[in-house]
Amino acid sequence: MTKSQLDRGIGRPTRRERVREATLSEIKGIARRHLVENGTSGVSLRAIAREMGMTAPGLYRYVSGIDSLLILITADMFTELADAVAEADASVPDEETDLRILTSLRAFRSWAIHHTAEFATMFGPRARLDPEADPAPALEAGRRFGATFYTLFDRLLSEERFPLPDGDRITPELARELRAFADSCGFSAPHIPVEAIMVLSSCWVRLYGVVCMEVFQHLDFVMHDMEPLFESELQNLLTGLGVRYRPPESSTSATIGTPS
Amino acid sequence: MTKSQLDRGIGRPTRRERVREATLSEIKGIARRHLVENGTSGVSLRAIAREMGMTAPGLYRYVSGIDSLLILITADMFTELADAVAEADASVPDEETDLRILTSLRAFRSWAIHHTAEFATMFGPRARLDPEADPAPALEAGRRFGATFYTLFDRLLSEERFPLPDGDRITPELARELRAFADSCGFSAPHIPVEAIMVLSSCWVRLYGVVCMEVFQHLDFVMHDMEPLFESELQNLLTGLGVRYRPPESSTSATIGTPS
DNA sequence: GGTGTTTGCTAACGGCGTTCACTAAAGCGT
DNA sequence: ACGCTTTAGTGAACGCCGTTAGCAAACACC
Repeated sequence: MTKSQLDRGIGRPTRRERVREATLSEIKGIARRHLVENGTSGVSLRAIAREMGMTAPGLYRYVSGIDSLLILITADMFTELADAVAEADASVPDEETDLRILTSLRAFRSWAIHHTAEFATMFGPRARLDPEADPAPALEAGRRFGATFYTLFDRLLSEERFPLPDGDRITPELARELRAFADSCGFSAPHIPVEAIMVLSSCWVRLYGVVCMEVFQHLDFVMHDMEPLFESELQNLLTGLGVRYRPPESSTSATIGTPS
Repeated sequence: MTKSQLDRGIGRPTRRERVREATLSEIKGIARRHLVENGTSGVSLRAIAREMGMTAPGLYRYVSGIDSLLILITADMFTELADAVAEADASVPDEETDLRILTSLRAFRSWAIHHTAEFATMFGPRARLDPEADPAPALEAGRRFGATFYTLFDRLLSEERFPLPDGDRITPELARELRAFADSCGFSAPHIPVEAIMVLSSCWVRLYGVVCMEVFQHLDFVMHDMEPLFESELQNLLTGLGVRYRPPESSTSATIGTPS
């Protein structure tokens, strides 16, 4: 029996696969650091190779180009964000749905403002991607991230917290698309009306908007601390969903000595 | 009397200044086209120079580098967007405030989805800008763009269409920032309470969010036609402001033959 | 016509992604 | 232990990029 057969029998990756995997994650790690330090355009194969003590063409054994590398680390970042949100969610007792949602949404913002470079490549404009490069990995990871919120919303829905709007503006075609999306989330989708998915989308859009605005710093000339605006949006949003809002325990913008 | 003195006396720019201005706008025009066709990273001084029949270093007589060129065309795009919105606004009778607002916001979305590359550089993440480059021109143009909506909101406010929220979450520091912003808009700011600016910011964030989501195509796997979601957001948003919503006259997503 | 300014060029440096031909090593079967 | 195959990595090269420095022609002005 050969060694590779032996390894495969146990299901353990061969030595070759292990060291290869290690090199790949070293590449991704350095790329990630360069992304954080210098932005998307600061990620270059040559610089990564230089730092690893190799030459740029060698990296093509691991990555099919700079674009696919960016897609790879984008996928990693999505799962990382999903983990961060899931962890925050798990820190709250299971039955406290309202607080779980509140905590999860705040965790999303917190991760975003502490990882602005990552957030920008994940949720910013889809630029610098050849139509050649296949964004499938990032899309898949993004879908799993979306599922995080989807689960919470699903519970909210089953508890009938809020009235569903009438789907006047939902055309048959749109309804079909919404259905397809719900199915792709891998849930027991049939019981979910399309109007609910519309509501979920609307909420997601609002959360996305306020966080993007903060991360991309497009309201800097109006306000520097965006937390009040975020909390205000959160309050409106959750109230519309029938979720009880509670102000954050300790806010950085809390002013000591001026109790209102 | 010299020629330049003669020209300056009339207030007309000298020939030199004219041809220089023409060259600069040719540069910006080609850069703009490359931006639309290939995205931000597709704008290069060398390519522009090649197309103009010059060499790249020659462009440095007109532009201090690629970053400042991008800032210049960003400023142009902001004024262009502001003009588009203002034009739509002007197409509605002056006294019909509600319809003017509705039309202006729809014009904003329309411009965005028809100029996705421009929108991405204007409202996307602030990347690819050295701390060296001075973004003042773009910021100034952006401010003038913001003033467009600010005027409409100002009228809405003076008509007392909606109740102001209580500013529990507005810290003194934030209030000062909001004041500074209102002043910078060049309006008769003193009569505007900070709570109102908070409301305006919230509305802007929601509009920004839904349009960004559409332009950046981050909901593509959920729905392809975002107009229903946009209109739904618009309806919620305007209702909260006490503005009467009216569905668009002819929607691309309108389904003929299935009247509801 | 002489003078200073403006304009654009060439040459050059360093950095980038990517391809290709090639070597050295590691793994594998016998 | 020995060939054979697969893999990892190198060096050279091509063409792109931004940017700087030095230089020559065109121009405006007196």
